[in-house]
Amino acid sequence: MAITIKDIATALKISPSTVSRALNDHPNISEETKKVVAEKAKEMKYQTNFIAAGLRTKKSNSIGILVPHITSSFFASAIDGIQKIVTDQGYFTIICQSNEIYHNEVDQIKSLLSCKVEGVILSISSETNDYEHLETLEAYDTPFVLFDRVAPGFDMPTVEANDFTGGFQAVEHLIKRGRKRIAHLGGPGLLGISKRRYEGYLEALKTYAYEVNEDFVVFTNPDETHEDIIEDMFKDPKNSPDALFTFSDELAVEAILKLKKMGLNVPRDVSVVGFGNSNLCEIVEPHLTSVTHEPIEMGEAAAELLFKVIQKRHIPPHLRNRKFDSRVIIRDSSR
Amino acid sequence: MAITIKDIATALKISPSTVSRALNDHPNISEETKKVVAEKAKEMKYQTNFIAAGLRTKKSNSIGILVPHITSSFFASAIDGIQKIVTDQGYFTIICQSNEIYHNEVDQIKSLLSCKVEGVILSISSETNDYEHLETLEAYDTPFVLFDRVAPGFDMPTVEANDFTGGFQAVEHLIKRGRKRIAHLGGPGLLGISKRRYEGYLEALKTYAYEVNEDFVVFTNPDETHEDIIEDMFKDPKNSPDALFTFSDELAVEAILKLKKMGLNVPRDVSVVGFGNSNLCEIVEPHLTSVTHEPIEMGEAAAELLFKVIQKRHIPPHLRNRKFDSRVIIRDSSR
DNA sequence: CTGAAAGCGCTTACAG
DNA sequence: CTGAAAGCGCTTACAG
Repeated sequence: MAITIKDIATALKISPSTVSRALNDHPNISEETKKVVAEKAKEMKYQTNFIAAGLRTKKSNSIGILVPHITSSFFASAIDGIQKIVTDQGYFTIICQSNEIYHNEVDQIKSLLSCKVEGVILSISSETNDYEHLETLEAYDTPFVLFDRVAPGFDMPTVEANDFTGGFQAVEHLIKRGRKRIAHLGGPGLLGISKRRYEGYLEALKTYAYEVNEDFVVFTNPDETHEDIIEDMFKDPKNSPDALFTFSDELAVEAILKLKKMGLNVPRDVSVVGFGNSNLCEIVEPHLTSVTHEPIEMGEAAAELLFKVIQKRHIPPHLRNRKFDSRVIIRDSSR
Repeated sequence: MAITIKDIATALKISPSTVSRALNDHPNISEETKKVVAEKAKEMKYQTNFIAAGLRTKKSNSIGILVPHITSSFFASAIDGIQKIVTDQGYFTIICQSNEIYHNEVDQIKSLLSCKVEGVILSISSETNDYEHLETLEAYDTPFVLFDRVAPGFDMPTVEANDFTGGFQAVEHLIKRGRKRIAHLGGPGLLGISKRRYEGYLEALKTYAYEVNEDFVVFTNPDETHEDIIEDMFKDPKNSPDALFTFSDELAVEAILKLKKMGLNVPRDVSVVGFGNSNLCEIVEPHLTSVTHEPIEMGEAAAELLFKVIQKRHIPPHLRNRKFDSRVIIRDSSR
């Protein structure tokens, strides 16, 4: 059996209350008692039972993280950033994945609620189109922050990238390099981030008075390969694009590999710009130009924001909905 | 305030005991009562408080995972595999990272213990050389499974790769391709997996009566770049290796990029074989030959094994220390 | 089939 | 400065 406060109390012939207070460094306890208790606790290898303490104080010291998948390098790094802040605050994290499936997302929110987490950082799945689980969180007074993939049209704390300007900058870069026929391989159509990156693309074309060619835009689904789409888009040498802006680095890499297989030269025939500036950029050849997307900083910001909400601190409006600006990191794929 | 069993009880004018039993589908409760309670619970949006239930039943329904870092693709996928099994069992996971730092590892074990997890899946850091934290786990009767990076010389449940044969096969493959001067870029020297992959390398050389050249073996540290080491190893065209077996795909990719920068052709001048068979293999060019290392299957196996230990089921010896065999996936980097 | 009571391991208002 | 008592939200042996 594990050692409890009561065991220490009997061993020391004092009351459990005193042991508890001594362990928690309560001001009313004599230094002498604190010392004795601390020593005995160490000797008996006492470990606080957080579960019991949490039940009593109604503070679980835990926060939940719900992401589409932990294996994505963006989310893995984001979790890293979140954990840095959370651990500093003496909290621990319960990490769940939706695997891009809406009903998993709903279920996981329920179990996080049952675990009585004090807050949740949530990135919605690419299937999510209904947001009543967010209302459930609100109904249970559980603070949460939407992360990267936010829900549209709700007034909730958010941390996201400035996807619109990211898309704009990517395409502007291609335009300035003299590209004329710029295509876009988009993300899952339901996701706001896909829409905004696409809108950035459109806005750049508009700004530079480029024509929009509908055949040059395709939205994709996660967990699929897209060889056919790319083949289709580039099969006709006369009318095919001379540049491609993709929703993610993963898509850009797929595109580069496929284009090379088709005998096209990147960047001579086709310039490619990805999104994420992940470790893949310097592995694929040519090295991939990409829009920055800072997972660690964004994760830290989300955790900091969440703690502010939990502690009911005042949050100035510009910190309640944070947007991280991007820039284009130019590499060989668009030189 | 959250709804409790007591709230349902008063609303229904029955006792909390009955509500609890009805919710848990206790055999002694009438179907009628169960139905009424279930409806009321739903109507009131009742969510079981796992914390309280766990305190009472001494079952937290949680297991801890402690890995060096979640951002490594191997560990991220392993966690994916673990979670699949754990979620099926109605458990949740608390995931911690040591960041390859020993004292973090010790601290995290302590907080997992304080969270009263029912078991732990642990992969030790590359600094870990002292195993008393494992004895702490044992002292607290907390079952655990060592995963991939196991502690040497302890009789504990483990799930690991057959690193020795993996190293052997990689080098045998290079020998059979006619390579004569095979180098090894090893992992962190303290890790058993580094040693065993190296021993597999040595054994293959021995089996084929190759001479061992000490200059051709270097052990590396994580979180560093290794350009200098590679430069050093390959700077002298006459005496440098014509093949390289690396501890990981990440190292292999670094090596390939550096070798190309040095004007060497892979695989003509130098064949390269990695370890991990990760997604990088088909991104780098030439595509990387690599030894398989199945994170998802290994993660699932570790979780299944852990539950057997938790449930005190009989575990046949061959399942208590599982080794996953590897094979070499041949790609262009060694053709 | 249902209820009253005890208790999981803590914390804390109250009393001294 | 310390202790006895109550209670967080559950579950379950005991009684009926």
